[in-house]
Amino acid sequence: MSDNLVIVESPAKAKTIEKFLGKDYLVKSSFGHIRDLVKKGFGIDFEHGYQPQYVISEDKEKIVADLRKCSKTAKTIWLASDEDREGEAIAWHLQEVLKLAPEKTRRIVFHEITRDAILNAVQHPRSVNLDLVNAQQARRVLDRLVGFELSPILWRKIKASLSAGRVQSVAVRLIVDREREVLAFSAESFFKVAGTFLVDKTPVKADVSQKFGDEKLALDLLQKCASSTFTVASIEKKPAKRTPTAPFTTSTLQQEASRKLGFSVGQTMIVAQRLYEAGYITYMRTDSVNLSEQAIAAAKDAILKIYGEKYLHTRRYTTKSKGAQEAHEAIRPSYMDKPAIEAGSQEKRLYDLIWKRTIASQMSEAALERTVVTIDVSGAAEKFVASGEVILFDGFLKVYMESQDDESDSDSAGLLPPMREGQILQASSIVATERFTQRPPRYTEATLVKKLEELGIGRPSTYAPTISTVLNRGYVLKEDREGVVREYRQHTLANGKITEKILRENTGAEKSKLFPSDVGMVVTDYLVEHFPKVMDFSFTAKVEEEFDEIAEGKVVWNKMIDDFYQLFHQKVEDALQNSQRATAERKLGVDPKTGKDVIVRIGRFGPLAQIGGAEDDEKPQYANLQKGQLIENITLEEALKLFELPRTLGSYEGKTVTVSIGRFGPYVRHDEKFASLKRNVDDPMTVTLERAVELIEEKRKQEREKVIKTFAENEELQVLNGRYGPYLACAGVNYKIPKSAEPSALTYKQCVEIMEQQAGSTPRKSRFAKKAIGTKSVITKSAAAKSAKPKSAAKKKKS
DNA sequence: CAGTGAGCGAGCTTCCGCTTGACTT
Repeated sequence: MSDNLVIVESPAKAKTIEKFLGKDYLVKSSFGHIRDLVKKGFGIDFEHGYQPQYVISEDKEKIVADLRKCSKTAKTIWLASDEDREGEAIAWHLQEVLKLAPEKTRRIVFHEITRDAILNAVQHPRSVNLDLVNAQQARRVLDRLVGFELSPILWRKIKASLSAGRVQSVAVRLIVDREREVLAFSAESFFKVAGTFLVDKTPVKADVSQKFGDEKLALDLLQKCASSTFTVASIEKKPAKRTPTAPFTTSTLQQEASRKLGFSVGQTMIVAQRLYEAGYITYMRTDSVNLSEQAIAAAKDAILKIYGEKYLHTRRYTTKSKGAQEAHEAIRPSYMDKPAIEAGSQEKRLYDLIWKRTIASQMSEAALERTVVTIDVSGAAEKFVASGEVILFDGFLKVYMESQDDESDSDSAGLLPPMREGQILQASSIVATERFTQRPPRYTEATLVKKLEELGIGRPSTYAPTISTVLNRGYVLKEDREGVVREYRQHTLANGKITEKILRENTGAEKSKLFPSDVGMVVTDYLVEHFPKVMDFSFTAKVEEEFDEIAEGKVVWNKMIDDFYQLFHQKVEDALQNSQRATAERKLGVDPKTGKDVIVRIGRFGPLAQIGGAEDDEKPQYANLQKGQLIENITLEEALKLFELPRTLGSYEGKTVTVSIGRFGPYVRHDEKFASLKRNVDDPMTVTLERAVELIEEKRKQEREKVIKTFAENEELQVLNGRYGPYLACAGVNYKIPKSAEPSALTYKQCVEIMEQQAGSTPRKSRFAKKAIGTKSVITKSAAAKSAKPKSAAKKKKS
């Protein structure tokens, strides 16, 4: 038995450290926190200074039992959890739960998993820092108080099972606020003038920098150009440099993986976790951009070997993000001399990104030369400007270039042909094009994470789960939207003549963007009205300052909590007693057919439009709002249209055929059966009986082909053809057919064997697949995992 | 799978941060 027991948070870390310490040390993992507040109720003793009531988490009982056993026989127990607030608390909980005697217990910390760092840590033990632990307890208690006081108000005032919290409610608010900015935005048009000039037959593009709010003024300039000469007035060359960005943190990794690989935030973390467990990368939940000495040295070796000395420039980066606790290194490859790994394709791609970013961070800056050529127009005051950029030395750009969120048209031109001052240029064409101001961009998962990090809200371990929470609650929807076609004008001066064209472009298309739901908006409005302090974007930053003071021993933790809670609880009582139920009801106008009011509101099952009130003698008519519609901005016309469905198309085989829109989109109904309309092909408003019959027959054919095989021995057992190919179904349970077997040739005996083999696997307990509440669509795990190609769809297409 | 929309009012829901696990139709 080992004399020493070392406890760390992560099992992968335990494995590595064990190698460094040798066999006198047994290294175990706590798998994160081992205790939490009791699940039911507040878990806080209000009578006794907000004393937290802890219980060992169900999934940690086995782990704790094992640690208890090991700690009994060990002479010294080393608590090596992370060096941050949460890590300190984990150490303290271990000490309490395992009843560790102070003389046997040592608290150690290290920021990098290297032999030196660990041996050094063992040389410098300390005891658990109770001030830091108290800061964590304050954080935990505050979050419980906010969450468990606010959520029940929402159940009573808006809808059951809703939730609110310090982090999630502000995340939703960001999306709601942004959507309102988008809705309030109206694009303004202006004109940009650009010319193509010939320099020894080489075309060079040059722009007039000002915008013309008035079309006439742009045309004016074109007319003047028609009779002008163009002279190179000045050529300015300026050296420029570009420096590499810092190594990855969780947040920047999520952003780049989203931009470059099209990964969702959750997907990035799953893939990174696999890389970490395989030993390819360092820990993936970190807010630090710091690299260890050893890592920098290894990067140096790799750069020298692959790119040569010219490309080497080692640096230290400092973390700027608010509230960073820097318990770990930046995310980097474990071995810098490994530019590629053998793994799945997602793992390979993410690793490639991490390797390049890390290596680039220790490479030379790139040297550029920017050339700006100004071209005078003899008959006008405006000037054309051509700019070019050449890379004199590529430096880190050889390896890696960070992407931008807004895919603004990159007008970074390359090399300009040689010109001299005073040179007269021929214009081959001068074009005035109508452009439009751009609305604020909607958030993607990754840009939301970026914003949250900027505000100091949430932690590396919670960014992905927070997004899952707001999606699963139905506050936020991740959707694609089709754009609309917009016309724009263009005047072209060529060969002395000005011609006009009207062009069309697609604008406003969105791909995997975050939209608020109606419920998300109502909840946000309600919380902002009654709890402005908690909903303030700086609330977390402010309480973090107080937590810091607790950690420094300047403030007593339960005093801070009491100061907050006294006021907060008063507002809670006030809201419960004095606020109205929030339904977001809005009157749109009057239905011309019945003369009754048309309203929209949130009903028991989500947002709806309603004609007539409950006080009428006739029952009101109801219709669900459709995907993409919001109570906030739906018009009377749009609402009235909703009542045109269901539509009766006629009859087929003596039974009525109707068309409507249901939970899963538009469908045709006939003889108690349903057939979906084809997306992007059929429109429920215009679909004909003939087409409907086609869809019904198609569905029937599918049904006929659904059953591949049945068995006399057991009528419940069937081989079926499903969405994912053939499978086995029996008594409501589905089984996978092994790839080796031919589905149509399966015998009864073989089927029974398959079922027996798979009987052991329990049905999956889904943490992510919770049903969405109050939304018009259901978010599934697979939808979130589907990789979207970045950029392509959102880009505007000119035609 | 494709509905519902009122009112009895039981018994339930809910937070944030640490960590992985066992699921695949």
